[in-house]
Amino acid sequence: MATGRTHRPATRSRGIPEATVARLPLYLRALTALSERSVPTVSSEELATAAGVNSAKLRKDFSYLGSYGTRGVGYDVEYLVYQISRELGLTQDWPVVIVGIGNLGAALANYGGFASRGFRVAALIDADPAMAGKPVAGMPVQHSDELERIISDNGVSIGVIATPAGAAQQVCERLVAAGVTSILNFAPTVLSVPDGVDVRKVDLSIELQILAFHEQRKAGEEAAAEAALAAAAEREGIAEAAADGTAAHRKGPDGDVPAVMPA
Amino acid sequence: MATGRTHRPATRSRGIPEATVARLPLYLRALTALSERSVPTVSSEELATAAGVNSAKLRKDFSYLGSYGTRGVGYDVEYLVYQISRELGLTQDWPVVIVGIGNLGAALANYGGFASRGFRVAALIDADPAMAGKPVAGMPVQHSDELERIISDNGVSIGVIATPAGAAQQVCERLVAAGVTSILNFAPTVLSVPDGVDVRKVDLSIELQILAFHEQRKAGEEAAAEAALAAAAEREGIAEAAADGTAAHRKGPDGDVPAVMPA
DNA sequence: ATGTCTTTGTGAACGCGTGCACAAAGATAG
DNA sequence: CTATCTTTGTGCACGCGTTCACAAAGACAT
Repeated sequence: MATGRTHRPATRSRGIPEATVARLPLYLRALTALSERSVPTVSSEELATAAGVNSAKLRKDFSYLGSYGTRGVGYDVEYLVYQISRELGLTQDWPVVIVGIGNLGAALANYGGFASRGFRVAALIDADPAMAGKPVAGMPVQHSDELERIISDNGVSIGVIATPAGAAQQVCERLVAAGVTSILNFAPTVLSVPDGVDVRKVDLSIELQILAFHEQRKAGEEAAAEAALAAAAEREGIAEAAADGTAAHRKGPDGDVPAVMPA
Repeated sequence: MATGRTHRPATRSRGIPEATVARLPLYLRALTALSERSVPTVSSEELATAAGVNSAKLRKDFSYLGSYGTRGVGYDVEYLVYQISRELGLTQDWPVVIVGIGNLGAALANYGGFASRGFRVAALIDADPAMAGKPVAGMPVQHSDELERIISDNGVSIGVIATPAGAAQQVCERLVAAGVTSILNFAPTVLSVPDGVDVRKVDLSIELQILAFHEQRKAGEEAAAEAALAAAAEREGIAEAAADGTAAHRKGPDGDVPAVMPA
């Protein structure tokens, strides 16, 4: 999921595996919810279910951060919130710019999840002069001519690209040249960036396509199951049929059409 | 990245690894671009760079689909587009509902990438009665009372949840009960679903937090490098200083502030 | 037909991530 | 203080995914 050829070889950043880093925000969210309910401690089991992972995995993840639990009791919620926040770098303020204020960019600007965790939208930038000055999420949109100045004035190191695909690479280059070293890309393009710049990609249509694949497979399996049933029904009297799963494949009255999908 | 406890144990769907499936849409996009430029064939090398992956990986991925290339020449673009589309199930029409027409839902409804590939937005659904009838992306928003009817009338099997976190689980349950078996979740919650239902999650703030982690680490490394340099400069004359990296930690005029991060 | 050159397809090795299962650690009760 | 019970932290094994490196396959020239 990460990016198009970014992320150093096999990033084990400082002993913390990439897969673990990707789960820390999940734990943090679950912990924050517990904290708001004033729950003092949680067991790995409870927290794991709340975060939607397996408890062994959670414990191993935490073991990379240090030993913050108490055996026989569990983890101190507040303390863990602090440790994870610090590890993720959320105890400091991250100014962020959003480039491309179309439907998606506006949605992002309004998204509460950003501001809630150390992220501050420093500016909204769009190439359309007609957008300039328009307020979006209580903040005036600025023209992309200002991009370099905004980034340097605010010390922005994280940029969000929500432009059309055609503009993304160019915007990316300007961001990087101006000093941005982390990019969250919503445009459906592979960005190429110099070493040292991180890119993460969020692609809506890709996610849907993956779902479609599984959906299709489910439909196919159903059909296969039905076919297997039919074949089984038809087979009575033929005792020496192969007992293993291959029976489902070489099924049917004639031919060897695989039940799953036409080749 | 996938979901909150969905996806069967280690889904090797029909010999096609999950990781490969996740890349197919990438290849498809690159191939479509080539197709539009009427390029007849591509080598694995060219296509790999276009898709932002390594060519060996690409070839192995394609090998799971069958042998669609010609040695010494490469892959036929059109043929490959067709094969991948078919494998992903994009040759058929997938009606989709979007639930929760806030900023994000509207952005999704307007997102061209959906319609372009077999996906058809069958309905926009929102719980707010004031939204009902309002046109978004040229389509009237319908009230959530209609949810079950819409799904069954249109044979919808894929649902997109773009509601606030609090409503997501309930919406999810209604979708599943009505027959939806694949869900794309944009709400920042762990959805729990029965077996046989696929959930994929897209979480904007999580991606940002992962970036923040790497950003912080970069800053830390820079600081460490500077500290090491400073230490080296300061060390001239003191020949017996420890030669290993620990020098960077016990640095500075006084105190022992670790250069990387306060423990 | 033969040889050369290009590019695919894949066997094999390696490394990361996951999950099991258990020993160590601490709480708690008697 | 001892015993018991809970829950963490982790060694270990296994499987998936990635990458290398090369043989097989075909195109193309002669």
